Parts: sequence; structure tokens; C-alpha cells
Amino acid sequence: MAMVRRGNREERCSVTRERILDTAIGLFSTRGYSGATTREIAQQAGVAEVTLFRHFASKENLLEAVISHYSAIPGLKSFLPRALEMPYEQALIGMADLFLDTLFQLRDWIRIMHAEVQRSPDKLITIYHSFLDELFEIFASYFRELQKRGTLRDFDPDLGARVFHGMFYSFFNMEELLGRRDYRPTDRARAVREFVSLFIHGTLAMRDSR
Amino acid sequence: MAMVRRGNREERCSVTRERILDTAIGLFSTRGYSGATTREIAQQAGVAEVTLFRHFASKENLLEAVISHYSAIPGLKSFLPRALEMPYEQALIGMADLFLDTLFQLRDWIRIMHAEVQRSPDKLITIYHSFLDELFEIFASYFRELQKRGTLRDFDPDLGARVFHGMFYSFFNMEELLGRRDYRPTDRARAVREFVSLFIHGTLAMRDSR
DNA sequence: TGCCAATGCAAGTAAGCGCTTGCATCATAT
DNA sequence: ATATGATGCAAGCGCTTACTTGCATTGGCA
Repeated sequence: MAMVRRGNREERCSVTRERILDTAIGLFSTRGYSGATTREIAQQAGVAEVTLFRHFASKENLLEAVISHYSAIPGLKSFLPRALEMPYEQALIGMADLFLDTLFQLRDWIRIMHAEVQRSPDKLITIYHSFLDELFEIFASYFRELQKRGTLRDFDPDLGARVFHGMFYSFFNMEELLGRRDYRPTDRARAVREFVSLFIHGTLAMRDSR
Repeated sequence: MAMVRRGNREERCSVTRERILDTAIGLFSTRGYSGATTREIAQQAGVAEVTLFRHFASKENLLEAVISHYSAIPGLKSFLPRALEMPYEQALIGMADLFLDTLFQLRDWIRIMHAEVQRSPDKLITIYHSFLDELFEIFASYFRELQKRGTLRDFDPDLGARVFHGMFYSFFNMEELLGRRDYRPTDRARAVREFVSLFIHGTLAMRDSR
């Protein structure tokens, strides 16, 4: 086995830990929690099974570590001030792109959440809900500000956020979570543009030439 | 154990089979395929475990039976001709309601698909993809017809279908799949109305008074 | 009445699971 | 140079799993 041989002791330790976590999130996401075995996780991480249990007290413990380790929310929030300086369409495209990037980065984490939120301790649910709340609030606060400025009409910003989220989440869901990249390999940039356009102008004809 | 005692032989047999299937879809959807045990399925269905294996050659076989047994697509397609006679907004609300009803009916089936599409044989994926294709085609063909009539402007009807689907699918996803009914118990009728309104008119202000 | 098919019950099998123990190795920190 | 701590290896423990076997019961059917 390829033991971690270099570096000082702390580093060696944390590198091993990270390798286990990296492998675990992948296997949990593809096989599910019950379907993934500690033997396979250890083997694929290139460590002995006993090492896995020296780092994590139990399999359940490992799952918790995986979930908290990869739940980091990215720079979507920091994009908001910049978005407010941009033209509406450009800002929405930027937000959509950043949102999709985020989803694709977190896809394994999201898969685990989806699969395990059922049989799960409240811990998972709480984490997932706060993740979603944060997400929605980013979108909603953007819409709220533009409504204050008079750029947007008077719709419910929270429901607007859900619509915006829904369009792109289900796109991601279809492209990534459903397992096959070769199913409807829709051009992402084109989809984003068309989605944003529909979100901005709606579907009705006869109001201007666009 | 409450054996099935009445009815002729065929009926008795198919009733038992159905009871096993009913229990299985519930347990597969909450615990996942690996997490659900044949013991518990049999017990909860009120039959001996050995009876389960007399009806289904293996656990995998039972999963396949569950999936094909509950995959029926409902009356959304038959709504289309009627929708074409309605005013646009009313038709969209009707389609959205029917779509949501369908999703809530199929929620266990959908959960299983989501969880097992990963480690799965191509069978599952194929079934799920054709389910989605059928769904999208219903929406897209409706938009295509209205574009032909000049009611709708010239957007890509397939992407429009995905947006329409996405709004409501992610609503369903949040209300039902994420495990907790008490999270954002959004009023469904209001959400449908607002979603449809956004889909029709977009978000921009300053074009008419609505 | 007598056969038969659907089911139950009890016991068991082989394999795999999460997890533990005891001991050896070896690079680093002192 | 020695102690230490992270790791590997091999074996195994107790338990659960999917699945099987043999036999008894029961109700429908000829």
C-alpha cells in the first residue's frame, strides 16, 4: 500500500484524512451510504481499513465529517454587489453561471443529501435547509433591490428567487444528477441565455419586437 | 401472520404480490435499495420472507418489478387538447396543477430513481429518460402550437418546456423530496399563480400595468 | 373426497458487513 | 540513539444479509 511517507507528522496525518474524505464522498454519492463499504473506501483511498477507523470512530462519523467538510458555500454571495452595478440581463447571466458552477462543484455533496435526507438524523436536514435558505436569500435580496429601484415590477421576490433557482437547478439536475452526460447534452451557454431571456421578458408575444 | 385467506387462487396470489410491491416501493424510497431489507419488506407487508422470494426471484428482481409497476404516466397528455381551447394563463395553471399532482403521486418512484440511478443498470436510466422525454414533449408541443398561432413569441419551445418543468419540479423537490413538510410550507396555489405569471410576463417593469 | 397451489414456520447457509486486536514497520521528533 | 506516533498486515468477532430447504397448514377446485 502506498503509505504517506513524507512530510512532518501532522501533515502526514491530515493528508491521509483528506484522502479518505475524498474517496468517501465519491463512494457515498454513487453507492449511497449503505451501499458504500468501509473496506472499499479504504482500499480506493490507498489506506488500510484499520487506518480509516483510526481517523473516524465509525462509518456514521465518517459521513458526518464528509458532509461538514464539503458544504462550503462559494463566492456567489460576493458577486451580489458587482451584479447591482451591471445591466439586468448581464447580471442574471453572471449569477446563473456562478450558480451552475457552484452546483457542479457540490454535486457529490448534493447527491448525498438527496439520498440520505430520508433515513437521516435531523443534522443533515438542518444543514441542507440552511444551505438553501442562504441561496434563496441571495437571489431574493437582489430582486428586492431592483424592485426598490423600479427596474423590476412588483412580484414576490422570494417566489421569484425560487423560479430563478428552479430553472437552473433542474437544468443541473438533468445534466448531472441523472447519471448520464450524453442525455440531452444541451449547450449550457445557450440554455442560460434563453432561460434568462424568458425570465426577463416572459413568453407572451405582441408587446414589442424584443 | 395475516395470510390472505379469501378470493380465488389467482386473486389471492396477485393480492399478495401487490402488497409486497406496495411495501417495497415505500421502503426502497425511504431507506434506499441497499438500506431496505427483504426481512423488513416482508414483515411490513404481512407475509413471510420466504413468500417474498417465491414471488420475486431476487431483491434486484423486486426492485425492477417495483419500478416498472409504478411508472405509469397519468392524464397530463390528455389535458393538452383541452388546454389549447383555454386562455393561456388558465391553461398554464391547469397544466402546472396536473403536473404537480403527477409528481406527488409518483414521489416514491421518483425518489428511487434519483437514489438508484447511480449504481444502476442501464434499465433504470432508460426508463427515466423516456419518462422525461415524454414529459418535455407534452409541454414543448403546447408551446409550439401557440407559437404557430402567434400567441407566443419566438423562443425555443424545448428550452421553454425545461423552464416550465424546472419551476415546478424544483418546487416539488423542495416540498416533498427534501423530507420535511414543515420547511417553507409555501401555499401551493399562490406559488403556481406567481410562477405562471412570471413565466408569462417576465420580471421587467415598465411595459404595461399588468 | 382428494389433490394442489399458496402460504407459513423454523432452521440454516454462505457471504459480507462494521469494527477490533496484536504486532511489525518506519520516518520523524527529541 | 531512542522514543513516538502514524501506518500496514493478518486474523478474527459478532452480526446481518440475501436466499434456501423441508415440512406443515389451509383453502379452492376437480
